[in-house]
Amino acid sequence: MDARISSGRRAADAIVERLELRIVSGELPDRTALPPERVLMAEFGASRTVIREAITALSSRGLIENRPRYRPIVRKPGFDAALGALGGIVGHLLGEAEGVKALFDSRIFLERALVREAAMHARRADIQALREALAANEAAIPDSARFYATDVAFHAVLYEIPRNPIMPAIHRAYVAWLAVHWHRMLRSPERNRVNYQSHRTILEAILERDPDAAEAALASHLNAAWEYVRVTFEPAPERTEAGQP
Amino acid sequence: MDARISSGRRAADAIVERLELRIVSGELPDRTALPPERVLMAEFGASRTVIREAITALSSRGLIENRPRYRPIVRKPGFDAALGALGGIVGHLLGEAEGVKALFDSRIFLERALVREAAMHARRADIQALREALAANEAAIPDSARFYATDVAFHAVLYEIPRNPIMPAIHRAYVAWLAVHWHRMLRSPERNRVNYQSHRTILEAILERDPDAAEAALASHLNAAWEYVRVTFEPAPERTEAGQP
DNA sequence: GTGGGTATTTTGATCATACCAAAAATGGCC
DNA sequence: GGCCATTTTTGGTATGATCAAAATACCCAC
Repeated sequence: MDARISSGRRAADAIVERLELRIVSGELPDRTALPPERVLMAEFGASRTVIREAITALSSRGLIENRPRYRPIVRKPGFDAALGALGGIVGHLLGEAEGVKALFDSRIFLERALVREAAMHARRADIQALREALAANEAAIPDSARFYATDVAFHAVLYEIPRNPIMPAIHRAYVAWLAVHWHRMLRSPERNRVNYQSHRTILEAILERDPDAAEAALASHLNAAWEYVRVTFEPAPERTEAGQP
Repeated sequence: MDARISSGRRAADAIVERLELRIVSGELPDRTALPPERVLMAEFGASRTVIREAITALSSRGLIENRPRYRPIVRKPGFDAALGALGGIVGHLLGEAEGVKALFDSRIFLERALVREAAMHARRADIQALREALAANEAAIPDSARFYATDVAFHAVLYEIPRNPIMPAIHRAYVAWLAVHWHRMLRSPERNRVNYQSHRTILEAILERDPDAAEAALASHLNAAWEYVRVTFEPAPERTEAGQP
């Protein structure tokens, strides 16, 4: 009478699969509540143990939003949800210097390509958005918190230009990863002004349709930024070489 | 005697947190097996229900690898694990044409940047690896399955060149996403030959240290490839406009 | 004693049942 | 019709049992 799976596959996996199907097929539309566990139990002929395991699995895969005491809600995820889930995992890497460095480098690498793209293919609306973002950026120089927001917004425009929904999602993910440590980052109006000037240089290169100059300006900008990010991930003062001489 | 959490937090969450700490702190070193459920049960004063829930949660977050009947193994995740988890989610987007297009476009975008990088900064060893990959690619032209493997390998070299561990992980993720549909993709020795020629053109541009030519060649190559990928994601013939005139 | 095969123990997977508390549904009151 | 008390539903957790596969201990032959 046992319906146990004796192969290398959990019983919950089969249920996950079937529920997945119902979600992507639209049988369980977005934002609707999942049937109660006891119903699913009868429906799939499994114990609540298995049903619950399947639900948590779906939840961790982003197909279901499962607040503690509430009915699980079907969520057809977008790229944001996907990258959000990724963020939780990558977060663990952020404790290790190498991981952060790799992450930040990947950002530099991507944004270098983005500014090239911008220099070559930015449309009138993109240019306009960049101009506005830069203006907001300048206006916020005295206020570091606001500057940070406008800084993020400026870069966000770059991610919009390729018109690929994945790009903004990636940007949001980067921002989310780094935001955790923002409060530990050094910041000051002087520093803000430097960053503003970098943004300005980048935009000028884009306006001149000079991808190489734009790429170089951005690389310089982000490599400088890295110095300020890096320190926040170096908790213990390993070497006091230039400490108090 | 009940240790039930009555707030908006599951009991499992606390355990997840504590186990997380043990993992990142190194108390539970990488690759070691987790203690048996019954031990953890006693240790945390929770029922197996909760322990198991915590374990599956850790597992879905990539901190633990748990094959069906084996002891869960601690895994300080790398970027591969992260992107692997992401893959499961993104997979759902692959059913929708827009999602696939966006994904493929992002790949083109990234690889364009990669070949530029290669043209500018490829080292002797990278060049050698590319040459070898190309040779293997040519040799495999008659055998489509083998050709596919060498095709992937050729592109993989490009992802190695920036020396950023995230890049190869991204590549593997792309490959995994697309591999699911490989059996539906059209393939033939003629097609293989065309692809081989594309690879050859790309490598030549890299050898000449000409990033623009390399980028153009790669874009052309992948845009052509997209045509072959696209059809596999268009199940129903929605419009027969150019069907049988 | 060592390799290989077998018996035993451990342990993960699943089921069944029960209870509690919070959420949701119900119904009656103003 | 809207608001509040009551009942029902439902998710969270606990306990105990069973089974099969994995891990381990054991044994035997060479």
